[in-house]
Amino acid sequence: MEFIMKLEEAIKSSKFRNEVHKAGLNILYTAWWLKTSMSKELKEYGLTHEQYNVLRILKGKHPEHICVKEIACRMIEKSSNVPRIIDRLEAKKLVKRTASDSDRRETVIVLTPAGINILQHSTDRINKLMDKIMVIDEQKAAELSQLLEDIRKGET
Amino acid sequence: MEFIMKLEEAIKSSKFRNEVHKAGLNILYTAWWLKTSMSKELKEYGLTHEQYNVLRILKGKHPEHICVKEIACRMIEKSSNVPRIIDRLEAKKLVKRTASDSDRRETVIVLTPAGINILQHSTDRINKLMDKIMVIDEQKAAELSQLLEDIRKGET
DNA sequence: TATAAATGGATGTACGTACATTAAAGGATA
DNA sequence: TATCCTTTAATGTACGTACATCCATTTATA
Repeated sequence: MEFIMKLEEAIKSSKFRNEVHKAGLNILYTAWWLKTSMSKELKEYGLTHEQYNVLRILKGKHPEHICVKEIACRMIEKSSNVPRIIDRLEAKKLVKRTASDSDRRETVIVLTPAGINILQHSTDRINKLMDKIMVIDEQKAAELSQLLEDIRKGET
Repeated sequence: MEFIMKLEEAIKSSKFRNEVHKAGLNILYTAWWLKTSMSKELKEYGLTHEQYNVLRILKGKHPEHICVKEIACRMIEKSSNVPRIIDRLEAKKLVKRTASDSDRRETVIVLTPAGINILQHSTDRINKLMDKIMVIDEQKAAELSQLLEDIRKGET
């Protein structure tokens, strides 16, 4: 599939209520584009974008064990069903589930060596991909982050 | 749920490879925030974000009939399974499916009066919501759109 | 015209989201 | 200690995504 640059071409529409409305659609479209590009790369490793996200979170604390709740609150998509994602990672033996000693309600997760290995390789690829497809200089990227943080300031 | 403003707080992480990487995560998080906010509003009308998107596309051509393919290429998320979304809209009698006369492979869709009605009311609400939560001036919104279109210029 | 190739849509499967419910364990209080 | 309330995961359901496959029809080509 080929990705079209201008929003108007991408969604075949050029009527927007105002620039804010257009920016909203642009955010949604760009997120889809980014997620799709990354997912295609991850497919070679048999990982989904969400599974990769969980592995990265585990890596951040490794070799500490970390509970499901803590993973959930670090996810980009807050309504992710983390136990389900872990089911699949566990089936592939990339993580290990254990009941917590300190609080037996908690399930505690840790990366396996296979998990560390696949994460290393896939992260290399994802980093290369991002460098290739997200062409913007550091200065502009920082401006972009600032504008996105501005736009989220409305009450919800 | 409460939405946290800064990305670092939202995903409890402050280590990014560079500003471009951070901007990428910011795009993904902002898109999730926006989609979630809109979905909550649409829930009152029994609509999902995607069903709403299809209704809007139909409205753009109303009272013309429009085929599934043409809806698909106007969707923000290009891999949307449009026939399935239409199944649900049809079950709620918000759209009508007919075999096309000119090309009998095509299925042609049109809004029902009920569909027009629900779309009118829900669009009012969505517009008010966007005005409330996306707080940024027109100038900055245009800059944001420009940066997003810049960032998508990488080959894919 | 007969046959092959391409197109449009429906359908199946694995996975994820959004949200409600359940079950087990912990904490608080009478 | 017995009872209630909260917390943490797991699980169920409806819906959507990503992708493959199937079927009917149209178009291209021999």
